[in-house]
Amino acid sequence: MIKITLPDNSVREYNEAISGYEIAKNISHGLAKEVLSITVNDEVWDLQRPITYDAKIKLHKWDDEEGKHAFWHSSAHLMAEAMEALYPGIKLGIGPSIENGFYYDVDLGEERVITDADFPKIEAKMKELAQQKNEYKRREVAKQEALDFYNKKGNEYKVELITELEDGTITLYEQGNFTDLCRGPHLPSTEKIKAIKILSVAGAYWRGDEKRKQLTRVYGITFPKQKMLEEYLVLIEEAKKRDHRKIGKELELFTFSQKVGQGLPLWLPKGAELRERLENFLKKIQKRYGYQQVISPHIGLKELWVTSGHYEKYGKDSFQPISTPTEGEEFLLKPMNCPHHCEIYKYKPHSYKDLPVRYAEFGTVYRYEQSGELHGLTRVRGFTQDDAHIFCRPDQLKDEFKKVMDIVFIIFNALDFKNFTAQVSLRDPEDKTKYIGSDENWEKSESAILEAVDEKDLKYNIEYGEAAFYGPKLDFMVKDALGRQWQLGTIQVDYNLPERFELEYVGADNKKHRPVMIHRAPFGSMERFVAVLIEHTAGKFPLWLTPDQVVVLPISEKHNDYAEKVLNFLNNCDIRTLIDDRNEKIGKKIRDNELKRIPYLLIVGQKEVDSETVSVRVQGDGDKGSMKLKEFADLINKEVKAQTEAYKIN
RNA sequence: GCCGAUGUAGCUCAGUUGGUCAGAGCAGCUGAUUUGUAAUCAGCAGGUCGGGGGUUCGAAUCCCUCCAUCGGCUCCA
Repeated sequence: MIKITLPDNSVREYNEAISGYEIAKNISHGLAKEVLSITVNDEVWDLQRPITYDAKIKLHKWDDEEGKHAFWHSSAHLMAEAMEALYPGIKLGIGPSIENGFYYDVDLGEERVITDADFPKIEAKMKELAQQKNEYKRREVAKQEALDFYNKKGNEYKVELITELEDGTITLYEQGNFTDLCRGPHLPSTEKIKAIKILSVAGAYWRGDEKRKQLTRVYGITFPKQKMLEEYLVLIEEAKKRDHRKIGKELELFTFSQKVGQGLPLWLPKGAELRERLENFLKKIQKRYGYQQVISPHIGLKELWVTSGHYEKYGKDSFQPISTPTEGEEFLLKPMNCPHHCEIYKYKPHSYKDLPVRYAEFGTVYRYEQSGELHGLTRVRGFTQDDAHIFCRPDQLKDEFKKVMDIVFIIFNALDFKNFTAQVSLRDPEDKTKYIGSDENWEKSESAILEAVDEKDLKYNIEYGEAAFYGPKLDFMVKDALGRQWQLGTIQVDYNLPERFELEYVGADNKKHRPVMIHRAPFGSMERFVAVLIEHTAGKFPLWLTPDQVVVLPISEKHNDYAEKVLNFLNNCDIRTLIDDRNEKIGKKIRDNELKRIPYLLIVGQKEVDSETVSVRVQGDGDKGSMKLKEFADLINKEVKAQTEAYKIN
């Protein structure tokens, strides 16, 4: 008798071994049609694998990660089969499922390349193979058998993988004429794979090691329905339209210059205005939370970074020191603001009563990122952190953490990031030697973070081994309007710098104690945040933030004087207003300004002149009729107030 | 940094068996028009075809090299 416990704790009993697929069929035919994989006692299995003992199970459909994983992993095998058929003699590396789809790394051998032009061929072959409805068959094999199989094939990659596996745990999967070393799980058959798209091709090092051979990585995605593929492709198109590099150019927010250097953004007037508004917004919040603004220079003596330990760790891969005409003097461009802030902390002795001390600075830093790594505003070589360092007593850590989280929440709410989660990065429990600071301190701070996120009711996941060497951290991820995930703000505990800079405060016991330091940047960096904001809003920023709020469009030159009056009136009401008095037809002016994503367009002609009104048009939403000028100004101010008041932005 | 692709006017892009191939649209300027809710018409101007070197009678086009951008990999204090 085998007892199968379902997620709702109901129990089904079977007389003999039974597969996940049979269980699903038992429950309902509809379910059996949709189910893709099964979790058996915390292990994900193939549906057709017999369960021979009592188990807790969960059946996975497309909507579950586990279901998609099996689907895409099976698709990777299908693609490998197709590629083996099309390119005889290729050697397969690894081929996992990823967040959106799957890839396979292959060694094509000398003088063979795959380009975009080959994609249709691969897709067609995959479709042909999928339609054969081949079963994915799992087979447990002895290590020697697996080694023999791949040695005979001359595939050194698989041989290397197998060598590292333990005998008795090795499985092969077969479908059609294709065999692959694989842990599974897989779909019952290729039949379910209906819609196929090869997405891209790129190079990737074998096992991610840049000293080893570079393989060809082919990316693809598949779906159980053609319609789902089409929707996915639409989403990709939409993402392309929202690319911050494209919108940044269209809206004249920022640019790059080859002459200035790669990865060094130039903020244009509109972008600078937007950024400044964001900075002022955060400054105001920080003031409420007891932060003090400080300012520090862009360079510092090399010695500063030797003290902090960063020179040893990153010196070789950073911008190299700046030498002065006097021999022996070396300065570094600052890659971070912390050491400067530590020195600010040290300008006078601190009492335990003074803590926490919170120094904030929009500090511009320079990091030598590898050239291939640069990307728009999200990865640059010069950027401005919305940085602050909190120096506090160990017993204040949790409270300070919660306060920083409040600031992060205010920002996310004000900018309409409704969907966010956090990642708590803790020590690797297996190896505690690579971290600096006492066990006791680590335990205290890790539990402080965990208590803080619990008390703030934040959705989070824990990553062990992801902590920095100097302390645990909390990172915030937001989902944008297209469901893409971005990492923004960060809060990090640091035991290293207070030690290295010998920071102190005098306790109630009149003895010297070491403060704890918190690094935090709710935006992350101004560059990255603006990039994410652009992609989130598609360039349609909230009214309070957008560089230009209103544009006045006179019907003809005869109405320019009145338009000028409207312009001045609104600007006097602190409404950021432009005028478009070009000699163009009104339709043209509307089109151009709609494309500039200015939220309100005011059309003024003879009617409006006579009645002292404006005709209001909302960006993307058409004509709203006319109203008195004063009435319009009140409307705008009310809307801005509604957006800002909840967070006391202004 | 590595693999692959790309680089033509401010923007988007045509233009390769090497020979009126230096083009178009938008933006800009000038003029006409004086306009009522997403593109008025005409004219003008604008590029050492990413930089440098080479092959050739002749190079945007072929080769080498450097730079930058894009897609990945690796990396991200």
